[in-house]
Amino acid sequence: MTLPVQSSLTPFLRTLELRSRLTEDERRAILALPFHPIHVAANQDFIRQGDVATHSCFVLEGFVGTFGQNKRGDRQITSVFVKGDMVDLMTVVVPECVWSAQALIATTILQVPHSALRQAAADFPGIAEAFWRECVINSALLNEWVMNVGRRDARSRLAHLFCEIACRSGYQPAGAPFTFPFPITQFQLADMLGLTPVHVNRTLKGLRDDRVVDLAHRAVQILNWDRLAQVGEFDATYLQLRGGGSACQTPSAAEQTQMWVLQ
Amino acid sequence: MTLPVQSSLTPFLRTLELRSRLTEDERRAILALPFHPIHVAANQDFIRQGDVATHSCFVLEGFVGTFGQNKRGDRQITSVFVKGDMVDLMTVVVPECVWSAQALIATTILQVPHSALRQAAADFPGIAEAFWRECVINSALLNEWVMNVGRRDARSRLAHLFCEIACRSGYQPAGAPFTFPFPITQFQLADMLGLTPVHVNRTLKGLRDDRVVDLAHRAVQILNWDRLAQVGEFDATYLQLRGGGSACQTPSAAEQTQMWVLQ
DNA sequence: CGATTGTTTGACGGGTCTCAAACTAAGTGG
DNA sequence: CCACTTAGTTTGAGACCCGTCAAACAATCG
Repeated sequence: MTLPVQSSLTPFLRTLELRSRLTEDERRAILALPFHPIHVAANQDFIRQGDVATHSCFVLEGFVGTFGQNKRGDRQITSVFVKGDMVDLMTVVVPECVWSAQALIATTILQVPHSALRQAAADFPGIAEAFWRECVINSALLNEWVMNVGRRDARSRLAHLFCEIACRSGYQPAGAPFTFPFPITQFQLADMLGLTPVHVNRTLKGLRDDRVVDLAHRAVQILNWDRLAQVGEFDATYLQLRGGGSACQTPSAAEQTQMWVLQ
Repeated sequence: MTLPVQSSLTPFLRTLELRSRLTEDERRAILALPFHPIHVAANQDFIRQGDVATHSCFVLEGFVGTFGQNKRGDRQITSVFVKGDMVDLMTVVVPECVWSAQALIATTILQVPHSALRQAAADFPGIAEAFWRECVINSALLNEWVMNVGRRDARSRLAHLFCEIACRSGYQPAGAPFTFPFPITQFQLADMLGLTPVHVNRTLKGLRDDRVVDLAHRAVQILNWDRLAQVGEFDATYLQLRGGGSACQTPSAAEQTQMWVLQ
């Protein structure tokens, strides 16, 4: 009785295990979840505000953003999701969508039926808890997003976003400069940060001129991680990325506490 | 075997039942939770960033805000909690606090031990699900808060906040003007909205002069709900306040869908 | 009644927005 | 592989929303 070696949901399992401990049975149950893959073109909405979800969307490849709009049509992206993230696990318990989701680049989504997710959560308390925990970590990200948009200027906002994306994408900031793919336009960045594209461009120029970070050719080039983190006031604790995935931080204090709630 | 008629946790049960259906046994288990009451003075922090929580904090009376600070010391309040809310139910599954919490006015908190909350969730799937759902709804509020701070001007932000607080406090906007207690200073409002106290004051004056809303003597006076909701682009759907508590919206589509996940 | 906290108003400066246009990179079809 | 088209980036000039600093005023509390 070994785990299936290959499954498209392996990255989902890996994400869950960044923050939750699962038994062998639970791992198997995750990998055995049914799914339906779909391809979503860049700039295409695949969840619309008001939809009642019947499945959750896992990002196998690509970038996804959830957003709302004001009456002028200005868009605010409230969360971004990278490879390995489940966009809307929360719809399992609150199926009515109060935001829209869009593929920021060409993206592959695996739709996992709520019925199967519910069954897995019902059968395995550890899975229910892991799902709950993922939702809570999502809200920690939102919390930081509010901080970013509410109380930091354009330069800090950009720096903070780059730091967060680097860590969440699994890149390990070391002393040396490094590069990671980030095929996001300045328009999309503006929508994430509550700024205008023009101002994003100028601020980006400032960071480039100061040799902190550069965005070009669909990639972010971290020139000086320490200064970037300083400018963005970045502390990775809130990402809760203990475990093997990324080592942006020291092991969290929570690690020593009871992790198993539902049993 | 009837429910205890009186318990300090009755309002907690009422909040849960706004969005989740509980069995008789589950209701009893909620009311039987142990707790320890504390009084927190205005402007006093009772959770500090970095704390590892061992209990969750229920607001029996008062106002609470969670916040972060940037290096200049500017504070951003990311969520507010009113009578009947659990401030940090999420710490049951992620005990490390990534924000601080402060009483915005003199407040009575009931501390409920994580061990008891865990036991209740483990014993009753319906409770586990209700807790999970509360966390998800919290993140929906955060989502809207990002929208507010990111893509609305000062006037809209204020209007939106007043609408949200009115609905969450259980006031039922009708055609006629109405008043509800809101003992929050303009400094605190500024920290919620990502503005300065001076600008909050001027914006408040604008709304007062236009006979939309007034804030004075620790109370909000809604002069024209329709215009307020229009200015704030307010749609109460995201509050998920179906059920008896408040009727800011029509019954949600989610109401017809399966509500029981973990059984 | 005095002390403290919170509100209101003014003058000025700055960060960000708006509008507009030139420039560059990426994608397409012949 | 080259024109062509489209999408995205860069830069400039001016305006506006909001921030900053400062001081007077009002409300609350002991």
